[in-house]
Amino acid sequence: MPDRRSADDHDHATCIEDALAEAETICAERGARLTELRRRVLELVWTSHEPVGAYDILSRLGGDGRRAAPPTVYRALEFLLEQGLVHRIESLNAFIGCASPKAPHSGQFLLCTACGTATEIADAGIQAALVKAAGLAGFRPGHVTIEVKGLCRRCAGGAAAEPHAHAH
Amino acid sequence: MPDRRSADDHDHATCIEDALAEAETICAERGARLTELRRRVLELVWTSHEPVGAYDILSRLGGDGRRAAPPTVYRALEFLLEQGLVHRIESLNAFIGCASPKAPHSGQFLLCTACGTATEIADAGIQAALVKAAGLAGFRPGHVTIEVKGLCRRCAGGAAAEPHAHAH
DNA sequence: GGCTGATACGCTACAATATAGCGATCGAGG
DNA sequence: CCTCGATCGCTATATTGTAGCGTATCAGCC
Repeated sequence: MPDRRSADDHDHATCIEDALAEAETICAERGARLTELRRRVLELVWTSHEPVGAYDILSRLGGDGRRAAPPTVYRALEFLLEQGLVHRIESLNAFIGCASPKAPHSGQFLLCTACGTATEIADAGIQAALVKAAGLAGFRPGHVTIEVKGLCRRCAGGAAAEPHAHAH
Repeated sequence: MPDRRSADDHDHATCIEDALAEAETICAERGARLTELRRRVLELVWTSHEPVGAYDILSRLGGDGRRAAPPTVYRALEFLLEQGLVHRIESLNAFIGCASPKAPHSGQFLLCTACGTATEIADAGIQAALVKAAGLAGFRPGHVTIEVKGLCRRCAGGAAAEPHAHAH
């Protein structure tokens, strides 16, 4: 599978198209109704690789003919969350498209405080350490929130790797 | 050191007293001003081992003679966060006393969805896995948010350990 | 003691995020 | 066509968080 959602240099139009197409497939398989509204909200969430606030989505929805109010957006987001098509970033009160929606999961996010980009990772080591630690405490884990604020490779400059232009 | 903040059966009055005494010590060492208001807010945060909302604190502040408004509470909380005396639980928009405030750190929390109790852990394995994963992505980590929702030992029943009454 | 500058606080107003509830509409299946 | 449940539009309101400004308080200094 191409690394279409790496948040590095890429053709973002294709990135969005792929995400929407995958969402269509997944919903069709599950018998879930990806309505026009929900599809439009998902598209708006995928506008960039930065988490998007519900009210940002709301204001952009106003553009087309249909009217919109907060519940409209929140209900669509609730559906997308249930289907695992988007994640909620708790520390930002915002939403972002899921990088691999086929298998539902709790996301792990690297949030750059300089450029705002969110990168989803799925590190088995973190997951294993967390499950082990929870087990030691007799805790039965459900949804896990992991959000790391810091500087991404390009915003951190040459500290961790060669710098290169931000072309997103 | 006694495990005074284990969120298990314990004398919570002592628990609060210890937390306040430690806060006094820490602030004195740092030259930070733990004013009467800030001390009172910290005490209210420590009322239980469940995360407390800012407006809950606000309403309880009204009890004594002084009047209070949202900024009063948020400013006190901001101070306490800076000093590492409390943590913010992002997924609940709430606050909880820090279990080991001497060394500032990002907390790891086990949040029971049944009884509401938050347990702070400090697992080196999780931290290490996270730093390693961030490094692989060229990401320079700053503040880390780790919050696990699930069932604590007693609320999970006999699944992970012998059940016993909730006496907190 | 009295001055002074910085910090902390009280307060009003408002911004940002999220939900309750109700009626209208749509769509699949009989 | 009809019915029933899911979806949506809409108003109102709840919850969480900040801006900004004037006053009070405190530590350090003369």
